Amino acid sequence: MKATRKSTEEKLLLAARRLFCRAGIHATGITRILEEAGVARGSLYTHYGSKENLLKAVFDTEANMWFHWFDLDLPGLKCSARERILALFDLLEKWFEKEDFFGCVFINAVAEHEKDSAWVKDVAVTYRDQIIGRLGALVAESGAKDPDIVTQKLGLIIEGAIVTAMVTQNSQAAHIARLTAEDILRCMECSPSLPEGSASSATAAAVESA
Amino acid sequence: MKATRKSTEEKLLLAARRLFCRAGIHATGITRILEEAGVARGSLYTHYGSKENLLKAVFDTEANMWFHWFDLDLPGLKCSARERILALFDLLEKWFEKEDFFGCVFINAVAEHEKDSAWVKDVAVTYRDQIIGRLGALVAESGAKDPDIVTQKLGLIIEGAIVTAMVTQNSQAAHIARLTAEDILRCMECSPSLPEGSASSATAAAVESA
DNA sequence: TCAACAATAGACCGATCAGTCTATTTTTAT
DNA sequence: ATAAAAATAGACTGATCGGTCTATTGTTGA
Repeated sequence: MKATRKSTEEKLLLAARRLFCRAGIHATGITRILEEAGVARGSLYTHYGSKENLLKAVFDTEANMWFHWFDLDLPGLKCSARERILALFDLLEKWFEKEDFFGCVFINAVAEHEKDSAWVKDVAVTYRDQIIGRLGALVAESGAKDPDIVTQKLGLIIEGAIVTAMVTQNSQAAHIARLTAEDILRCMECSPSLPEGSASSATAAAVESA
Repeated sequence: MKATRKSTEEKLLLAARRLFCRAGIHATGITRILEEAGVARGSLYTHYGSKENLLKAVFDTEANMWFHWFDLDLPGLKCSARERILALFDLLEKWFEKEDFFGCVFINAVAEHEKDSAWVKDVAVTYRDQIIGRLGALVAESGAKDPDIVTQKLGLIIEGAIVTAMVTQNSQAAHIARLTAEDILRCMECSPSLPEGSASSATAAAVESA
């Protein structure tokens, strides 16, 4: 644990990350970031140049959190791939429990920016692909029969847990997600579709006519 | 199918809903809504009084979409509760496939507004509770052993599907969510925790020390 | 000690925002 | 046909925003 004084850059980054998630990016003015960081107005522009670049830097730190989980924390557990997948949800729970957790900055940023041809969405999707890729490697290592589907299922419940935790402000979402992950893993080697067979397409057709 | 001319109120509501989701609420100026709706500036304020009230009206329409699904579309299928639960994901898929789907206005609004003591979050949570309540009734009707947990699992993957579809712009998320729902329902009557038993707490303890 | 640099406070700018207002035209109901 | 109501275009306001600039104060290394 280094006792080095927090640099001006770090102070800005932490305040921005916190405020962007807690109050929204557009709703957060430069002045508020500077107040919370305890930094002068000019320093923001010497270090980052613009609010947009500061947001990019916040994206990087959030991505690094995920990469740290997948590349350092989980491999350090030295247990089976299946157990490491489940341990990911314990990491999520610890994240949700932080007093300054207010959702995922990628998801929140995409939500409040243009969905067509905006750099925000492109960066978010790029990082998402890298995270899902690491998750996929874990799933493949676990010996799943259909690793791609399992990975997509797990990715979906991770995003669901993040949003549920953000909206309900309850870290229990991680536990529910873990239970769901256990269901997915338990069904991993079973038949890929429902035993009832034709029921799936029957309801789909009925909905189509609604 | 009524051929009644769209009222000024409706035109504003539709344009606002579309733009709030596609470009974000803060990023969408009044002027842009008026242009897209083809409505004069003053009319917005005679009908809604403020941008905030317009957002509230958009919330109502989105909630009514969900209520229509649960109270009219799904009961109209006249099939088992289990099949109606799965049919919900087909409705989701149809929603995601719409050319003007850009996420859920509740989730997006919460993402870009203050998370502490803001009316936006309160309204979103209230509507969410009503929707989850209807989902819970469906789960209870299906005879689940632990209906509350199953409901939370299903609610989580619904939110996950919405966010995944928003970020990836791919309606396939609904299909993945349906497959996951099938896993949940299949495990519904099995043992509530992993057969491996102590593995769960073992990884949790290991993560705790990370 | 002193020069080079980093950080500070805060005035300032142009742009944009939500919202108001007026004067005019269109629609509606009788 | 006509009066009342609704919708229109667009100028306008005060506030806020991101970003720039200047003058001053600490800080650091030789």
